[in-house]
Amino acid sequence: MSKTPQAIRGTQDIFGPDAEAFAFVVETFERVRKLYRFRRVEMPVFEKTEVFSRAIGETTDVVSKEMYSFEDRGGDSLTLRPEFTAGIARAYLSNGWQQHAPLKVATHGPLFRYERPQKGRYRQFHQIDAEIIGAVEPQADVELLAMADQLLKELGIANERGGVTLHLNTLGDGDSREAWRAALVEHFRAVKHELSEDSQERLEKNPLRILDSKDRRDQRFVADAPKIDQFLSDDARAFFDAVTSGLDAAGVKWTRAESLVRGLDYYRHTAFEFIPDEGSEAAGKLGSQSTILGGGRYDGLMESLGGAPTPAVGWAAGIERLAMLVGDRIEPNADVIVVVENDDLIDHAIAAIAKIRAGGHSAELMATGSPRKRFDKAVKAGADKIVAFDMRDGTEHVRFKADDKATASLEKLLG
RNA sequence: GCGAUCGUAGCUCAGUUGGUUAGAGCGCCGGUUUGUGGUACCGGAGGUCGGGGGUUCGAGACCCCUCGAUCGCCCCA
Repeated sequence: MSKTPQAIRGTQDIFGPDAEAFAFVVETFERVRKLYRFRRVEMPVFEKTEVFSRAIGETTDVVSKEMYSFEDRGGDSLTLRPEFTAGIARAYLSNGWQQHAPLKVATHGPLFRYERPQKGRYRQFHQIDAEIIGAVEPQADVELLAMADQLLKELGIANERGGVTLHLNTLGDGDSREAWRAALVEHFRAVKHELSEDSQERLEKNPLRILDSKDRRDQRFVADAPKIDQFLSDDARAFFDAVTSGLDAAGVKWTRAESLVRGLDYYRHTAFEFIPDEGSEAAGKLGSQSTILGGGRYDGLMESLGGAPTPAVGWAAGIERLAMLVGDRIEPNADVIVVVENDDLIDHAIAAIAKIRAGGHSAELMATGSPRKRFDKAVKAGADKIVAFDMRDGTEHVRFKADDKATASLEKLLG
């Protein structure tokens, strides 16, 4: 044990039904993203550290204590991407993708965050991601959310009766958000010493987060805390109303979550999370990592990277979490298994399986172990069709286990 | 980063208050049986009991450290 290397903490080797579930999530995402005409993009896995620190915010937990940062041989500080949005924004600016605005893009791949591993939480994890860049209209938010909603339905995680619900909030525009934030600080500062230790710290760094604290001591003061609605400008309110009426028109069910905030600094206006319903099977499977898809509008992000003000909205979802919810997917059986019951006929079998595969059928060769047990192994493996090569009375004997029609077509294929 | 539980063959687990050569089922390999079939029986390989140190005449069982997993907190997807 001490001699063989172990996998890095928080990384995983995915195999079998888990790998099938993972692939199912990605394939479904690819299909749905095309339905909504999102274009595929690929991003580097690492960027200059400043891409993330400037975009996400120095004080956020992600930047301040969860990034895999290192100096390369040229002395530059680089970071393994902890999320997609910052890198996509950087690509948008450095490649002049403004010419394609409004631009709908989608991607998926590994992300890295130095966190304590837990169920549904890994140090290398994978997300699917969708963004609409350069669209000020609330219709962009609606389209993006409609895609998320359809994806979850096609994965079988959500259905018409529920299972997963869209929790929706608005953080208002920059000014609304700042005014709300100031009011919250004032509200909570008055009772600072009655708050949890965590929240006393959050008061200075990230007061919005106090709102979704799970600590009872905090929740007493959350109920009568100032609401964002009191600080919303007319424009911000009109924007949110347009989003909600658009969602209703699109048939996307949602619920208002006044205390939903997001952890990253760049969010404005729409913020949302898809969360399994309380007590549902999905909620049980996920444990405390309950958000399966989250995102929002980030109209301020491009400026933080030195670009022109550019409205944008996007979401990401954890593939591992989605895979847990779709359940084990069985690996498909081979269409045909070719059994070699006499080793003298191995080349005949190889010739046959080559023809079968060239004909577009998946096929497995069963030619190891005790010859007498190979047929049983093929039956056990669960193939629809079996072709067995054996010697009978000194001559080659080919047997088919399949219905008449399949046998006929196999015989034709093998000539 | 904090707290709790756990870690025995490829997999699922058993191993009594610490006491002789560490077990079972499944899987794998081989043999016999059956012979249009997922049968039955027999045999075999495979473990320095996550790793390191300690207590003891003696440790898989107790103590310490370490690594990892799981469950909360935190954070987030």
